[in-house]
Amino acid sequence: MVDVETARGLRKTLHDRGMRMTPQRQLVLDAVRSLEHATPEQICQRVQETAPTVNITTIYRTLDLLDRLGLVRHTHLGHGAPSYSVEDHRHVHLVCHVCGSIQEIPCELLDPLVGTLRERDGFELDASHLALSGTCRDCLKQEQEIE
Amino acid sequence: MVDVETARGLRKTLHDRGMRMTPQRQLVLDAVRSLEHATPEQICQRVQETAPTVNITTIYRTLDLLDRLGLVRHTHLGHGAPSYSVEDHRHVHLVCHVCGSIQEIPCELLDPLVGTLRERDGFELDASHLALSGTCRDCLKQEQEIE
DNA sequence: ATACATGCAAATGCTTTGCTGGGCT
DNA sequence: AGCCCAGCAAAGCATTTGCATGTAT
Repeated sequence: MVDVETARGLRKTLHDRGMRMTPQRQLVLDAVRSLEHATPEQICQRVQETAPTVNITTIYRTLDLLDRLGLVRHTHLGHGAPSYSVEDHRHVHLVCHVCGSIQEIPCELLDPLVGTLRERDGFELDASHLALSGTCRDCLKQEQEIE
Repeated sequence: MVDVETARGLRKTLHDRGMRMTPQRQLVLDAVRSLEHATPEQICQRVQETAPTVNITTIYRTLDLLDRLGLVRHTHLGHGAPSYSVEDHRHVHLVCHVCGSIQEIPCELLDPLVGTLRERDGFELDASHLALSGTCRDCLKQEQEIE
């Protein structure tokens, strides 16, 4: 599934900065789009289904590039590798630091905070792939039982 | 600087779970307390000033333990190693995903969100060591200049 | 005696770097 | 020509695991 709009946008953005659109970059972006929350490793596998010779180094370099351009975002959910998604897949994760469980909530809940930070600090919070750490309902219950 | 209160509390908590209080654990907790935002590596160095034979493996295992007990928290600021602090050192980080810069803001700004999540999801958000990702003022300006 | 803790070395996982050659502009 | 880009191999850093030893209950 190739998103023509994004592809054009990317091509232009790259060109404006003296960079080039390449098949590899297209494939990485497509992979991130279709996978949602994929690690670099998983993205590499997907890309290699189409172009088996693409190296994981290229995946890393491209993800880094796309991230800086704002086309994809990465989030550190649990411990291991970060998780990449396209910018318009919007939601917030609640990560429990006790059991590691993850639940998603709508990112509209952060709208007030986004406004506050924009005014206060000139900081444009990216609420689309946030990982919020805390204690989930179940672990809270367990803690109380031990006390 | 040994915090006697925390030390006693830790001893009891550990004992309740069939674990033991050891010099190593005490030293790690003290190091995290005094350093604020230290990587496991830095914590290890501090601990080794007192007890040179303590292995970094023990640092990792102890940090993991203290984290699960809620006595310390770790945050993934930029890319590298996570940063550990004691639970009561409260503030929120704004991490710019473009340039990597980090600024701190008071965590009271998150109080409304904490309340929302508590009611909505039974999730106890730990606002004390949050890393919020977005674009900082300077990088926003640069983006606009390119367009 | 048993279960928990630590040290050490090796393994693992994830990511970056240096270098080379190929392709655009 | 000069710059951008991808592939490959190697290095790098952070963290985990296995195992033997030590220590408290």
